[in-house]
Amino acid sequence: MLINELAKRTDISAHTIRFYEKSGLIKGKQNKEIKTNNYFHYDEETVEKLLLIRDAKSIGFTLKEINQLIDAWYNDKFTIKNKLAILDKKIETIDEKIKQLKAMKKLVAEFKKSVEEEGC
Amino acid sequence: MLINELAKRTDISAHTIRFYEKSGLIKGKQNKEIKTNNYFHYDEETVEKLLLIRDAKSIGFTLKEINQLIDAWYNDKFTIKNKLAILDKKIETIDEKIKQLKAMKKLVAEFKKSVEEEGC
DNA sequence: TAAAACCATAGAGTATAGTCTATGGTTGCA
DNA sequence: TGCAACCATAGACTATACTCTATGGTTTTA
Repeated sequence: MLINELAKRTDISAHTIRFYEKSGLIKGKQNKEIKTNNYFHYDEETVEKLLLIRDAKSIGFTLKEINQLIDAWYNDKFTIKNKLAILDKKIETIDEKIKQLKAMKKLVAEFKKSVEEEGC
Repeated sequence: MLINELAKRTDISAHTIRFYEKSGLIKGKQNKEIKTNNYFHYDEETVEKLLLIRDAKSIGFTLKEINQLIDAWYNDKFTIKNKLAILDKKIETIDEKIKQLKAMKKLVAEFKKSVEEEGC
């Protein structure tokens, strides 16, 4: 599929998709047999990747971190051992984030309680 | 206390503290009786605020969002009802983030499982 | 076949969150 | 009193992650 379809499928703008392409997060294929244009073609895997990027971003991962995750998942330049190490580290990071969020929730809840008491 | 002591207490650089001051997140007091200098003086509340900023940032809140939180907590321009509404919204946001993190953790764990199986 | 819709690249612009440098004044201690 | 250590402001610079504009070529469709 071409970039516009990919944009519609993922709800990510063509601009942003090109930015991700340039940043090395995704890779479209340019058909060398077609000499009239240099359009990029994208597959289903790219759709998956973009959805992963969107989700990972929403929980605070940077594009750099997401790139590592994508590499661990899709790239064959890593050994299985390396991949597992990267994934384990990500899981650890996520656990840490959850822990911090829970602490912050508790703090905000305490704030709230004292505001409520202030009102009596 | 002056800015350097505040920086040491919070482990946040004087540069960044000035940036937060300029952004309206914290407010030092300049003693108008002293005419030889215009040094800012900070109190314990500012220490608290800076620690809150650090924690909230680490879980992905923007300075804008943190500013709202600080307002709800320290500022008297809001009614109690307003404060509670802001705090409730923050708690909701935190819950949403926790939910997304758990989903991402599950996804990464599944990734990991399939990488492990790949190795057999 | 001409206009609308699409594609690419290059590069400028924006927002967020700092980080650093330059400059010049102030305080405190030997 | 001189000098190190501190303080303030202004503004330049950086990184991240887009977002938009300009330009020019291609494909589709009425």
